[in-house]
Amino acid sequence: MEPAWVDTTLDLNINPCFRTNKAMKREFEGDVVESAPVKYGSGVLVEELNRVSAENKKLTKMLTVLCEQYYSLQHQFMEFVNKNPEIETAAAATTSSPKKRKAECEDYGANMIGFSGNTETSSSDDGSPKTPKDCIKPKVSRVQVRTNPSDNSLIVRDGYQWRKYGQKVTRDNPCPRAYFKCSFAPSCPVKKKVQRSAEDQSILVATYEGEHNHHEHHHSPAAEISLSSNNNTPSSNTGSGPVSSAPTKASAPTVTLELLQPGLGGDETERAALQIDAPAIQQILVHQMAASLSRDPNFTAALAAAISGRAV
DNA sequence: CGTTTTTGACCTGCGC
DNA sequence: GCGCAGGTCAAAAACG
Repeated sequence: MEPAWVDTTLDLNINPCFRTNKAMKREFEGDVVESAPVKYGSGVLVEELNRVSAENKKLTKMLTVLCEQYYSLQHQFMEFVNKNPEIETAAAATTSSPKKRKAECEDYGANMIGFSGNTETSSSDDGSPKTPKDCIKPKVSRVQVRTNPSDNSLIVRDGYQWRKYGQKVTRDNPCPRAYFKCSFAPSCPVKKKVQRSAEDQSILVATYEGEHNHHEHHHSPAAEISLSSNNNTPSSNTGSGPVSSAPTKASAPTVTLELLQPGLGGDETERAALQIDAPAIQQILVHQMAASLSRDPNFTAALAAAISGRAV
């Protein structure tokens, strides 16, 4: 028995990195109606539609702010790197063992590419010790997910369907690394590598390569990645969060997110903290916003009903 | 029976 | 050129 009222409120909790949006968030939360089951009525639905539209506008604003701040930070970082070119090489040196291979080059290069707004101009144009063209690869992002230590699976729920095609034990980590391809679209070039952190085996490190050429599908119990808000969970992972000790590249900015996995545990929503490289945030935001809207069939049905009701 | 996972073999690129 | 290590393939097994 489902309530007749369609809950169209979005559980976005967006606010990981911009603290200036408290007012906006308050306004946003103020709009959330404690819904009670009521009968459908065209007026109610129209009102609901208006409310959702307003919500959508606010979300757009929030996204715009986020993007502006992202580009601002990006700009600052690039300036900083340009002024201190040694940082670039130092960062690479601190994160790679003497015999790091192409993968590390990809990671670092991709982070830089991603951080420069996905422009194909490599991080260092001239006089780079490495040949930039060798490091230009599809967009790479890294996600760290804290999981139950007793859970041995190398599964990172991110809303997409993956097919495992290989597993390998790497030299610098006793835990095996699993290789996944996107199985939703055969032509989808995205690959994912998942490996437990050598230092903290409760942390899964997922490396995504490439971008999906299709929309997120909604069949699997996708994890709902939502950006943690400042006041949502008082003891959330800020500062001394569970993954703060996770190794991150010195020059690769990371933002702590929370991964909601409603399908796990069952009793209470498990919150697995994750760190995600900044270049992936924008894409994830867009995906999650769209997914949140389209995931609920009740919402789409009610929306269609409201529109048709208005048209008639 | 179709799909997914496992796993050993093979391929490829890099450092020496 | 050789060896090593990461990445991929593909047949068999497992699973629903």
